[in-house]
Amino acid sequence: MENNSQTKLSTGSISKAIERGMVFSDKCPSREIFKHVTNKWGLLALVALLGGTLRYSDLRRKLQGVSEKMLSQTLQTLEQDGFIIRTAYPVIPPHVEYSLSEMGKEIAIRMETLVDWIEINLPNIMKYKSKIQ
Amino acid sequence: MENNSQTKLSTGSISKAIERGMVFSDKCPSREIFKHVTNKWGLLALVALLGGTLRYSDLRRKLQGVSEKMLSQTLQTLEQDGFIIRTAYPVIPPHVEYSLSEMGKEIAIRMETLVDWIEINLPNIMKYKSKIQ
DNA sequence: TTTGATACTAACTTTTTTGTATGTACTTGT
DNA sequence: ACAAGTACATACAAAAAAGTTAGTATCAAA
Repeated sequence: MENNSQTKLSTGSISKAIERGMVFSDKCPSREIFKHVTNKWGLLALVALLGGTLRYSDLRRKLQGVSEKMLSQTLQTLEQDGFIIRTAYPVIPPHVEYSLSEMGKEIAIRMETLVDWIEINLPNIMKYKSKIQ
Repeated sequence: MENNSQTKLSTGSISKAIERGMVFSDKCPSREIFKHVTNKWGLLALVALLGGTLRYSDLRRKLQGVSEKMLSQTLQTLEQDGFIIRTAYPVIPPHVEYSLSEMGKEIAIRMETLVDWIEINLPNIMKYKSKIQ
């Protein structure tokens, strides 16, 4: 009764050794990581940090509409995943900087690719949607 | 009181004409599209269909754990976005096929890139997470 | 002395997403 | 007669995500 049948898709873009399909199974931890980087604030934080180090308050201003709670939460999960590096300077008032790790950069540029594609194609998508109502 | 200040990130990967930042503003419709393709079942449907046309019942089997409601819903939103093409044959019992449109293929391969990266790097990510607890 | 800036946390509520259970329509097989 | 397979829809419930509000600590400036 296990659900780990892995149909081979053979799209050729992943090494044969992995044979994707883990992602098709429910409890695969990659889904969690995927969620962390694709959710609204996670995505924006990663893309924002592609432009370089920012401190907490910078991110608050940049990610318009983010609450302090959501920003903290987002940064913490991405830090725990190893995508974001947090550097706290022990001064008063507090000074905390956030930047992308190497892994963070790698995933962020892939996210950016997706976002760019959507932004560029948005007019076509919207046009299509309006046509079919 | 409008929130459309667009800080230029100059990551160089999007055409200057667009100057990203729309995605940073809350009501940007690209966020909706993004959600449709990055949510659990949307992602899996797109990647599954990269392997070729599938009918409803095939997708049900492939996307293990998906309910009929969630599958219908997912396929409908992706169809409305213009990523998936639905072809119904007027026979009994019903026969409906789903495939990717050209736009669907373009976005699906980008999604696949992301998923592949995560799957390949998952061991490192997990190792990192276990180290920092 | 009150306010403001910094970077948060904690409790709680609202909203959104996801899932479950059931129903529909039509035909073939038993 | 009745279950099975097909591709859905609809009402409802559960779970998860997101947002709100208030509070913490410390110092400096007004």
